[in-house]
Amino acid sequence: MNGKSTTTRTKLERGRSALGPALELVHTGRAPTRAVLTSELGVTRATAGAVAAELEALGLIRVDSSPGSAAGSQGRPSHRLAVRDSGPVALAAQVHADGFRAALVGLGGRIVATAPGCVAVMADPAQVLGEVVEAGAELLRDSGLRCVGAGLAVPSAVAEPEGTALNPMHLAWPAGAPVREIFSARVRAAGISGPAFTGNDVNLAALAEHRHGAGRGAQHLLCVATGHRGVGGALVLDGRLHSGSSGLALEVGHLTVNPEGRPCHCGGRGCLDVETDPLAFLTAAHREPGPEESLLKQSGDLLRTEYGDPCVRAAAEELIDRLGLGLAGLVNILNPDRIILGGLHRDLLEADPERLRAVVADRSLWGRSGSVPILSCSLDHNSLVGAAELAWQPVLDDPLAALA
Amino acid sequence: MNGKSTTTRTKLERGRSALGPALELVHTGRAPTRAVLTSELGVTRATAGAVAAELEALGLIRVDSSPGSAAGSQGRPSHRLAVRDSGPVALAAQVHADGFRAALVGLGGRIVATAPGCVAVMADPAQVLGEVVEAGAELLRDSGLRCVGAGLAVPSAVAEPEGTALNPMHLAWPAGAPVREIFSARVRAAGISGPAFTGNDVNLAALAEHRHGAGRGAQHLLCVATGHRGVGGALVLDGRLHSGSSGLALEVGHLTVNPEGRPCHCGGRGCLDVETDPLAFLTAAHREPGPEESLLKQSGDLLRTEYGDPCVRAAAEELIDRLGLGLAGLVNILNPDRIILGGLHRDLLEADPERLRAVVADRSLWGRSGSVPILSCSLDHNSLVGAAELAWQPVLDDPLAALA
DNA sequence: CGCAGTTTGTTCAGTTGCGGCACAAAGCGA
DNA sequence: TCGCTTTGTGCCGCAACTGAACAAACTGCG
Repeated sequence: MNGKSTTTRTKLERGRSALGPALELVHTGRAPTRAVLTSELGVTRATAGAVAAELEALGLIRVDSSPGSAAGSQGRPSHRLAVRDSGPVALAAQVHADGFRAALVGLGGRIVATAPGCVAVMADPAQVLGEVVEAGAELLRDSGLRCVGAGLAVPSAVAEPEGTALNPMHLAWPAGAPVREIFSARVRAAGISGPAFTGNDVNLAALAEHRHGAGRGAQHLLCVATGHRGVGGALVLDGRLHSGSSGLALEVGHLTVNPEGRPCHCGGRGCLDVETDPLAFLTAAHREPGPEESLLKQSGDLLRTEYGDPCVRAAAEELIDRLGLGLAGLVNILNPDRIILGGLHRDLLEADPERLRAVVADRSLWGRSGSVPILSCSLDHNSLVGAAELAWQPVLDDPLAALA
Repeated sequence: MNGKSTTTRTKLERGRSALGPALELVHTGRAPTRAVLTSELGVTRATAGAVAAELEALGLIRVDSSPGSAAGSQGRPSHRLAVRDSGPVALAAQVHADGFRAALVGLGGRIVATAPGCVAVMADPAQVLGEVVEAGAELLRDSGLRCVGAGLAVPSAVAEPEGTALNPMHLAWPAGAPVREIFSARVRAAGISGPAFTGNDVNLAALAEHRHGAGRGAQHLLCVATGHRGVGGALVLDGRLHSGSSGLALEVGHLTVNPEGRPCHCGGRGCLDVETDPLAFLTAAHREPGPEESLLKQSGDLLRTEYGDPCVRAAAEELIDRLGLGLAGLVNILNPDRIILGGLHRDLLEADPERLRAVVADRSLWGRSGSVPILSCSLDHNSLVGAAELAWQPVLDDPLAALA
């Protein structure tokens, strides 16, 4: 903070400084050829060539020098760049209300293998994480691929820097469970190489969508999504996740969207959480909610198959209006250039996109900031891919150091 | 965005890459000696010495090699670093409800000279900006100092990238006035060297406080302040102003803080804007509001001198509760690690700091994020200093290129 | 007062990432 | 087949930085 600090700072790394940015460009699909890589990096062709060769030597990318592989305009065709199929992978894990999922994810967000599963006693985080890591370790053994690290997505805010799950509502976990510590320990115990990371599932979904999905190219990406219960938010600024000073940013579930609404456990009334989640929708549509772990599917199916029913339609419009109010509030604070919706919010958007956009535009303060594009999530398993992004990040930052 | 872009990107500048960071460290007071500079930059003593010598040769900083200038611990005393007294300056300008102010600001946020003034016809932005630039040009001529550029602070959201003032409420300006264009033209016409910039006053105040005031060292700094009317907000992330994708982020005036509150021109009820500004305070305290341009002073004086009056105290507590609710909402979305208040909000904080902190902590979702430190602004003329920061930024980014 | 110990500034090779240039390679159009 | 255009590659040189050795300035101790 103040005055003399003896911390030895980020020593300006020697070694190709353009290596990380180059890998990130290939990883996110923004550098399909070496020529594009040259202009995007702002270096000479000589340097870009050397960088690409080095990434290929590291086994991360593939340079396709076969002639005729690139069509197009005049001039000599550029060699194509792509992530290597049998390159290293990250171990991604996700825990949700009704089980877990493990996967191996390569560069470019490519899912190489997945393994879903359930556990008997969901109330014990150590057991759940033990099983998901074991499933992941088995995938790794079967694949024989190198592992750069592991990432875990949990449906809860994750406090920084401790890595504790503050509100694992959908899980039967105790609040404050040290998920990062448990996950790291299990990963190490399973002999999986590389560091281990943990994050909130909506945050990680936003990160994945930004790099590989509907959020590509956005500078200020806002993501809002429901699970079976409750609402989560995330913000990606200039390609990096913004999770606040202690990981609690964008906990948007308790924005007030209906001053006369139903009371919320937070002490307020009409919070986004209780006004726009699947349970709220089913209640508004006068349907009997099924078991907790199927609320999301039940709501989505209802929206898609029975939108003609006046009761369903009225419920949808009520939720769209509430959601729009919440989004408008966020737009006035964050001024994003793109919004991505997931879960039931995605279904609501697709049921009546014009209505939602109109509400947001109407309640935003100044025209253009309210006409921000609102899109649906576009990736399968985006939280899982996002968890893998966490593990890939050190490699993207400095491939040489991370793979040494 | 997608695919091949022909834009020639940020060419990795040659020339000492550590020059900019080093200047920024001296500028923000984080490198009082060459030894600290060495560790903060993470370079060898040889490099730090060369960098400091080059900055001195550019006339930006002063290296005090006189013996005995540094007390302290063991070993050879380090040479002290300081910004040069008669170095270049930035021209800073501010327009507010009752006039304008021009100043010359050196590195380190040091105000070298100021000139306040008024204009007859405030309704014409071209005339106001013409006069403020003329006042600044006169200061420059009198000083004989080199000018690196000019910055302007206006009490309105400034849309990016056009640079138009969207809601100059306190001024009699037309909404959408092209302030950046006008200011740039006037600066060029006056023969003032360097680029010209324009920004919102609260944003610029936050930037100044982050670099030279109560916000030093904060990673996620939230700033909220009132002028005579209305409320503004700003966010500084990792040392850079976050103003959203079109400059409209943190327009927090229309957060709902009182569902049963008075109607607001935005269409809602009980907005922060109409519930916590000086006019709201005077009304709540049953005092006759004076002329528009003295509302802030009138409110502050009332708070400081008559806090014993039950009527004043009740009004203050009501506003503190409303402000706390608004801040808690922002804390839940942004999770800052420090909050700075200006204008009447600062006076409210100082009247009863415990009450405000308690409200924020109570309405924040998870303990620690709500116990964020809340401080008063600590700089005089922080918007003015912030405007100068805009003009200094190119020099801080690349001193050699900017001063060439 | 002198000497060890500590921290800082300076000088001088040596390394290296990268720009700049020239040339070769690979496609298109006439 | 001959330009024309665009891309890949080898070579040279610059300059920023590291590392190490040495000099300088101060404290503390005997």
